[in-house]
Amino acid sequence: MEKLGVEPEEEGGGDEGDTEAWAMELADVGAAASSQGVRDQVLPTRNSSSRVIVHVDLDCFYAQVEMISNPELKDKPLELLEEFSPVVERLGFDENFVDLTEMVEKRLQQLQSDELSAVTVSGHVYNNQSINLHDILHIRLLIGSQIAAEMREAMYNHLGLTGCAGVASNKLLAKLVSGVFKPNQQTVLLPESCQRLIHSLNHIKEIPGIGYKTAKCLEALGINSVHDLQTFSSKILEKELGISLAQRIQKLSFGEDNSPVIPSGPPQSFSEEDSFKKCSSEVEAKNKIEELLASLLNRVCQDGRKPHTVRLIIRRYSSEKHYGRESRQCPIPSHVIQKLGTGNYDVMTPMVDILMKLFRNMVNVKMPFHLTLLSVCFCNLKAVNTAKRGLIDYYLTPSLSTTSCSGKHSFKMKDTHMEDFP
DNA sequence: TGGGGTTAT
DNA sequence: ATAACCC
Repeated sequence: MEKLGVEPEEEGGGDEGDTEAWAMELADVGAAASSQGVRDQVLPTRNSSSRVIVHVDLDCFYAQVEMISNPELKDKPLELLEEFSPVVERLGFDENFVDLTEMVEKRLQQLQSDELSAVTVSGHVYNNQSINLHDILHIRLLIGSQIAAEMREAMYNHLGLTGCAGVASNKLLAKLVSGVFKPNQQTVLLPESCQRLIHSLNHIKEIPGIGYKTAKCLEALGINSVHDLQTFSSKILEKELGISLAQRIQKLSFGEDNSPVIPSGPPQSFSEEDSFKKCSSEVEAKNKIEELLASLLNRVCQDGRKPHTVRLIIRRYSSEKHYGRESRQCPIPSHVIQKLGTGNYDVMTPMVDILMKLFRNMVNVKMPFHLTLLSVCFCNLKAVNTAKRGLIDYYLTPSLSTTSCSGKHSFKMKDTHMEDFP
């Protein structure tokens, strides 16, 4: 058990990139924690610890079962959460971050001053910490916890999905705290328990953002615990990992995370992959590629946007080296893009041709080879029929055309099909 | 483990 | 194009 030596301060979940702001924040939160007195209602600046972030984590079983058996539901949580705030960031299939800062701000302004003392928490408070209703940071987080509860309620009522939520001042902390009370419960982290939370991690690898490679690297330096990382020489760490990664993860070890919640929007790429024991001939590869391509084309059709780049990814057998994917990509010719999603034209043939060229570019088919994975990815997705194209395109493009916007040359359309509407 | 995704370099 | 990260 870590008895939490004498940390000079239990700072809040600070998270500002620049050190001045960080210093100010320490003073700020410190004052809040020490003075029981009335805290100035007006927060000095929008310093970063006043953010309110929620991490919503759908219960695994539900996410799995419900979504697989009813694929319609797959995108629903994101739709639904976005109704609370447009700032929703997806993390995998069943996790989302939402920045509640502005919503909380609005609700705060609606409250009369006498109602402030009646604000209550929804769900658990991490570490059973007592709430200080004179602390505006507490108040904000409590309001965040209420919104989180509403979100989970809506998620259940509308979609039948249950899940956990964590509310804190940044993404790292929100994510860590969301898992504290496991199925279908929520937890809010108050700033004073921040250190307790991060020190509750047993290994450095449990910090989101520190993956396999980085963890191995850190271990080699003798860094195993959160405390190890906190107290390790910054200089040496920067030499070893590069300044960017070093600074980022050392901040993480203190519970600091200034990364914004980035609205995910629609996916930036679609891919399909297949792994297998062995693929060692070109025809074999071609067949697999055609399979992958077929389902991808369907997906792209559904999406409505058009990919302007295609990529082929392979993994070679190479004696279980941990990772070793290679890829080749190329632009999709504009005449092929135009036919994408129409269903009327054979787009398979030209696409397969392109992919096989990429394939032969990577694999010398005259030599024996042994692949264990093939993947096809459509990326560089561009909306059709939007006004965000350049001036030239704008003037040359008939209303529903699918003129390439990446290409320097936009051809006048011979015939304009209603390709956006199958 | 596999089958998705993302960003940074 | 690759390599890291996330789930």
